[in-house]
Amino acid sequence: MSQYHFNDIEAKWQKYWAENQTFKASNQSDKPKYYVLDMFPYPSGAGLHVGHPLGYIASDVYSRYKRHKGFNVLHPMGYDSFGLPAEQYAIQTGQHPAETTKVNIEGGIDKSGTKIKGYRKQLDKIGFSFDWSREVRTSDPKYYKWTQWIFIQLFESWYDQDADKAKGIEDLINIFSSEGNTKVNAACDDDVELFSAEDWNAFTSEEQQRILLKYRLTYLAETEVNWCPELGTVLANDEVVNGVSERGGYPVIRKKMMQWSMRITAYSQRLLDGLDKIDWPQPLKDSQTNWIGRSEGAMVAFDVKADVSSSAASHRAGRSVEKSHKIEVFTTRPDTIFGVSFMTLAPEHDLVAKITTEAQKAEIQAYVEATSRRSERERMADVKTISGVFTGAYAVHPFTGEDIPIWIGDYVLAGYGTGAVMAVPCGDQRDYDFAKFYNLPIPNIFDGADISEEAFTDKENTVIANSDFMNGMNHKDATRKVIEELEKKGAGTGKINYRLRDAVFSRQRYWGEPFPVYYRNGLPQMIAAEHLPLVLPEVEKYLPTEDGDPPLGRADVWAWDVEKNEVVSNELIDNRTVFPLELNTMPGWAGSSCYMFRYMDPGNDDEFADKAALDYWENVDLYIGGSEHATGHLLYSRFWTKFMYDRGYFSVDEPAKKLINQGMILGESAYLNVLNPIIKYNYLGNNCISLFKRVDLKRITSNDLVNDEEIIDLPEERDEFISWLWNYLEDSEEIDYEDILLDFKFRNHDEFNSKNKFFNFLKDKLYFESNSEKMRTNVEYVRSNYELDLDKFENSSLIFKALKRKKLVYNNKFFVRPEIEKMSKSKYNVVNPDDICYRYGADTLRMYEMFLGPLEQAKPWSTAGITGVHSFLKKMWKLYHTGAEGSFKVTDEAASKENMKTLHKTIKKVEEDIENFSFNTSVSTFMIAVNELTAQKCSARDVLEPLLILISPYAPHIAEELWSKLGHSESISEAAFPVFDESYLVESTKEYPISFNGKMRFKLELPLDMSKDDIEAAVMAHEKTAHYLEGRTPKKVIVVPGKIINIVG
RNA sequence: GCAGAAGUGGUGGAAUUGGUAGACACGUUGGACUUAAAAUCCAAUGGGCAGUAAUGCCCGUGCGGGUUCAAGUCCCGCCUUCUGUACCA
Repeated sequence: MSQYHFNDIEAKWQKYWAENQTFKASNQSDKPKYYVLDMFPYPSGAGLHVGHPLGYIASDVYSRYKRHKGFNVLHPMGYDSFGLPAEQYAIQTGQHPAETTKVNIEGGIDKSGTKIKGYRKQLDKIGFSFDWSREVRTSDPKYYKWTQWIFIQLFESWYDQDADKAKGIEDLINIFSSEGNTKVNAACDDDVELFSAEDWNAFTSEEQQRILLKYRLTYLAETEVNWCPELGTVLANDEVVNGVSERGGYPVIRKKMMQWSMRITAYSQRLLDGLDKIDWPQPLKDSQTNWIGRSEGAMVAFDVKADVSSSAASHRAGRSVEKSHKIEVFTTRPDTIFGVSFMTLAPEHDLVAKITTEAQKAEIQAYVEATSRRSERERMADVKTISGVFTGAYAVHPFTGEDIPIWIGDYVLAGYGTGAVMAVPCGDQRDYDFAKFYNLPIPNIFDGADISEEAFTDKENTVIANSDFMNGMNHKDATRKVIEELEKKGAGTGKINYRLRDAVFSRQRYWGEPFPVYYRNGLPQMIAAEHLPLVLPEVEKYLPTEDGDPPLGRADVWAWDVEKNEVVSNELIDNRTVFPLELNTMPGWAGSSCYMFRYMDPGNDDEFADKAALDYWENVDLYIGGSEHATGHLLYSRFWTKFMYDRGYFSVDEPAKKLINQGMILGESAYLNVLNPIIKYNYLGNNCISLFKRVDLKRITSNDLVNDEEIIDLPEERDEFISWLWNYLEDSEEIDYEDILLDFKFRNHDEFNSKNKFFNFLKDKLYFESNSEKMRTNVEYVRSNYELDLDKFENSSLIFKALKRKKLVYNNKFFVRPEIEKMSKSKYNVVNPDDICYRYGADTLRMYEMFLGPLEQAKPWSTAGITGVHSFLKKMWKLYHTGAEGSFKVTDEAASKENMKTLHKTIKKVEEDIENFSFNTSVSTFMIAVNELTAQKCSARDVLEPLLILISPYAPHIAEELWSKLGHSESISEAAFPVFDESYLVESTKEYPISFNGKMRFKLELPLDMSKDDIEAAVMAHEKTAHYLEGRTPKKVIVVPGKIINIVG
């Protein structure tokens, strides 16, 4: 009797695959290539739960399918192992993050004594077809050597906007020395000044370096950053959510700091354009598009009117009062420029202090201060309150020459555009509201628009009026015309603005890539690539220094000797040959931005990857991962890939052709009712409340038994209580803290003379009142029918032990209430894949995760449902073991027509499903196939052999086992996918559904080659037709051959 | 507010081009086997009404309309939920 011993079978084949390196991909092959990638995980100590492998299983099914289809498949895995949790753990325990990381990946016992199974072992149990020979870890110096190398390439590059690509910095130096920078159209800082070739050549080397820093694709600059004091680090925009840190939820403030930045803005347009060429989910593309935030419009400069009374600031600066200021604004509606009736600056705008008149100074200052005190979060939350202050200054309208009052208001953001707007109240709702609130004029410059209630914002139906040269024009023409006029006057120009900001690249942390940078006279210098990696130094503590330097400031050996080309002790710093090294480290996304390319040649120590390997694998064909990386990893990765393409390292400019976001698997939390009974005392109509904490009455209740605010009766507890109270009163002399006790003590009732009387007296005056609260319990103590396993529950922890349970249940059974939530350790609802593998097997886990629902959809996990898939695999095992006493039996007899029909139906459906990533439906298809073949008592090799190949991507272990029982000595993984043959499905008859007025009434089997007329005749002749017509004559008979017949009448 | 996705039995979900709504599972109920339990197997299972029964009829894909011989699917207008994003000038 051969039974399905999945644990043995799975261990056997996992060992086989590892020993034979079955899934090792070669960089040379005659087969077409296919690259399937999962987003590599951060190896956390908590280990995997069943939600994590979902995407890995899907990509594994697809990889195995592609191998069967004859592709050379690259399917690697690694770890994004730099990160905050290891660092915070290091701060708490002193354990080096490298050790924590190693244990989390490879398993072991960590410093606190906790046994960690390790990511790798957990992954191996699920039977993935990863090529582990290509594993990468971002925190491995052999790997981050190349992250540092890419950083240097970015430093040594600038962006030529005319050629629309990144070029080497030496090109730029050549241009500067031969013709200056006047003709250079580069992505650079806003504050570059023009110089000629002579100027350039006359500059000192330091001055030249400072200028070049404004052009490099990664540059050092004082930037306003998101500073999180609690975490002691800056955060990228995408790491800040609603004004607090994404991780931990700590407040984030704006602060100016010297930081490395990445000039991602140079790639704004290409990052947008590239989206059209890649097959990524629309929501993800939309969020990248929004994040980049392209808007077309114009820059307009308004002169500030020189005022006689003038500003105090200018006086103090000793400048001439005539010196005029300009306010630059960005607008998407330059066509509405004649509707400008005021301007608004952000309170933080540089000009505010300079232009404010003496009279308005106090009010403006108060407002600016009030705004700066409000956190970013408050400002964002409060969008309805309108506030602002007049500066007293006026700007001059570039066309009409009219005076325009300049206000400040916090609805204008310092961080977007120029931090100033030209307010057109008739055409913008925010300007309109502001104008209404402060009684500013609202001139109407639209033909036929009603602006009595709200602004007219409809671009498409705009006809401009009261606007001089634009009168009668539509939005498009007027915009073109006004830009032309502005340019003529030198007052403005057309401009495309992006919301995307340059990405801050410095973090004040320990556990990240060190920058390959040292400082000479405060100017950053790159360490030559041949001396990389620059390895993280040892520090005593992983905290910032007392001076506020990052943790690397604690390293004693952290200086660069330019002669020896090695890291030396800080004591040797002389700023001649030994210089201080950079103290910041790189952010989390540094290591993940190009890792998909490093997999192509991960062992290469001489270059990032061999050119031939890069050319062969191109980029990822299928990338599977979570949508939470939309504006982080996936944007940065596209940026770096485009850069590497520009510089000739990569042959493609996108990291992944197709991307799928797998939906989250949600957990099913188990909630208990906890009843909190309070004993109350009713005497002479007064409710005296007494809460005796010494008597713990808290108890759990079965979910189906007690609801909120239930009043309960607990006679036994009540008696117990009275007895306790009696003893208490007897024993204690001094009772001065409980009113009710005083009441008893001094009343000296007859009832208090004996315990018996006391009992009778109190009995009907005491009652219980309760409130109930929800409490989560660990799903590990819950059976599949939602019944609580009381033994496990009570032995689990002290909190649970303290909850008494007697009498509040029927039949001593508790039921929990399930609730769907995100699966997480803190919610006690995690289900461990190891447990599932142990109980049901990896094949069951894999199939069940696919069976749960569409890959991209969020869906709840329910362990109860897994038995369906498990018994399917057992049934399949039986299908191959129909011999005597359940022995293996497959015959070489010819398969029946029925058998072949089932097989080919299954081939067709499964192939279509996999190609469409509809894995859930192919699992049902397998179930149907096995059910049918079992009913047909099929044991033909011609059917059962191809069936194994079909199912092998989903359930590879059982497939390998049965494949070897069929007599094969090679692994099933390379077996050719069965070819669908239509001829097996051709039918001669069809069971037509016969409908009357669209309602299906009965079925009729008719030959498929029957003509329409014959079909109609056959249907009309049928006895049931007459019955359903009830004597009526049909108006029309619709016959769709091969599909349906509908009789109307 | 804006953008995107989605609303189908007790539950997860099928129905890919408009053509038999509820595939495949879970759960539930009944039965077989068993000392018993587990496992396994068999049967029933959208709701309602009528009938001993075979069966028949009605209602059913968030709501209200529409197009069509035929609508879960297409069109118009709503409602709800989820996700992302937001004084973006």
